[in-house]
Amino acid sequence: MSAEIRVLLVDDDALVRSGLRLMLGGAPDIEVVGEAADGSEVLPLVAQCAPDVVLMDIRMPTLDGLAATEQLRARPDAPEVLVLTTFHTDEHVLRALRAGAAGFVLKHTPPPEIVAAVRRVAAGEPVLSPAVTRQLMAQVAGGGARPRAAEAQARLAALADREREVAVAVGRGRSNAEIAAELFMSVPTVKTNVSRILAKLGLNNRVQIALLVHDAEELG
Amino acid sequence: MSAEIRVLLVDDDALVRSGLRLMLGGAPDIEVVGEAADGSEVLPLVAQCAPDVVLMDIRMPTLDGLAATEQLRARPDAPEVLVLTTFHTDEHVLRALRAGAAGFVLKHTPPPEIVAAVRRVAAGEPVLSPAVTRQLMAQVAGGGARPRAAEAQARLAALADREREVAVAVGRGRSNAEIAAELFMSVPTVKTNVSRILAKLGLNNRVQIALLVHDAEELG
DNA sequence: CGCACTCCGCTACTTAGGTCACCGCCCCCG
DNA sequence: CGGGGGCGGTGACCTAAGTAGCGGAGTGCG
Repeated sequence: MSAEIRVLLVDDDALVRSGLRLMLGGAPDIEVVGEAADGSEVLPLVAQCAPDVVLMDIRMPTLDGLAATEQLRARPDAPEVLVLTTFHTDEHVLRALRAGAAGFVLKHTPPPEIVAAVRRVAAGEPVLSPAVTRQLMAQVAGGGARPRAAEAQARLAALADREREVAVAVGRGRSNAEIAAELFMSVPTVKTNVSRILAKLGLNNRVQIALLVHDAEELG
Repeated sequence: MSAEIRVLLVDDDALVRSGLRLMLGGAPDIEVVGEAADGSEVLPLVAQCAPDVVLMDIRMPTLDGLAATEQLRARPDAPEVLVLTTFHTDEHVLRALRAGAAGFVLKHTPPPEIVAAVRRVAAGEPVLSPAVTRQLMAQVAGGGARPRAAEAQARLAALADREREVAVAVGRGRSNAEIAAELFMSVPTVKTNVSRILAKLGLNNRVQIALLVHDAEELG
């Protein structure tokens, strides 16, 4: 934990880069080991400079920061990526996190906090600006999927073993004939099972079974 | 922004409460205006003390902190809730955020940060412990639903307007007759539409349409 | 033992789903 | 202007899905 934190700056604006360089230069434990003005330069530069943290802008000419992050994080022992940008649409945030960014900080954040963010990311901690945190919270809170999923699982639990197998197959979009083959029973038997499932769950047709199964499987 | 921050402590452990009281008492801008040992005491106490922030434990005897938060946040101009707990399963975190908690902080957090968290929550900022942030990030990033959803939407875009309407109805589990009624067309027409959809999307039966539509709708 | 019950399977029948062939419409392009 | 080509609609036809009813195997219980 005593070595310096090696940082690579990626931003198409030279002014922003020099500003960051200044801001980070003030910290004795941080060293800026390189700069890139476009996402396409990132991969080679990372190989060359071996940074611990990449400070990544999103909006850049040929290859944007999100794509660059995706490429970067796809390879083994990649450095941590701290996205630093002005834009934070849901799209951007989600893609960044999905790509494996360790943090997402807005540019208008006061300098000392940006420095702190770099340190935290280097230490393996996640860092999000409050506005981004709020988005994330809204995202998971809003996605009312969970209660549905839980309830769906509960309802499916009421089925007999064989019935559940059939239900799952229906949920995969299989026809009765396919299910019969898969589960080694006759087509008529599949039908009876489907009927029983419908009755037990109070549904009208196999599509509703499929949707229910699908819900139940959402995030197991 | 100059008034004191009025805080209500909710924790079944008297020791924890006195610890928090001590910790928050040190801050000149914070005043502890009440304590509760169980979720069931929260609502009346809030009415009485009018706190700005409720520091809420989860695990409590009769009514747990999550349920209490749900009740509390359901009413108008409720105070902000900062969940302060040792446990942070996905379940807990999600329920808390869904219930409208403004923050989720772990008890092993160093005291100064807890104090800071109270201030931020009072100011309307969200606050999450790093571990919780990480969970949230994993949640949204991991929910590999997105690529599927995006692709599903793309495929659905290939359909004509009327066809898409039918597809959506199929996705709701409707029968052809129901769809006909809803969309003011004859049953045969619904069927042709379904057929056309199947052909365009390369599917075999309506269940698969339903699943595709369902996927496409996942987090719009 | 005999009873009730649930699970699992089958047959025989009805209804909903899906395919085909065809039509009118509108718009765009040669 | 005249003919594709996508779109929206219909009816006849066939196959798959769903219903009703029955029987046997296993379980649990008085």
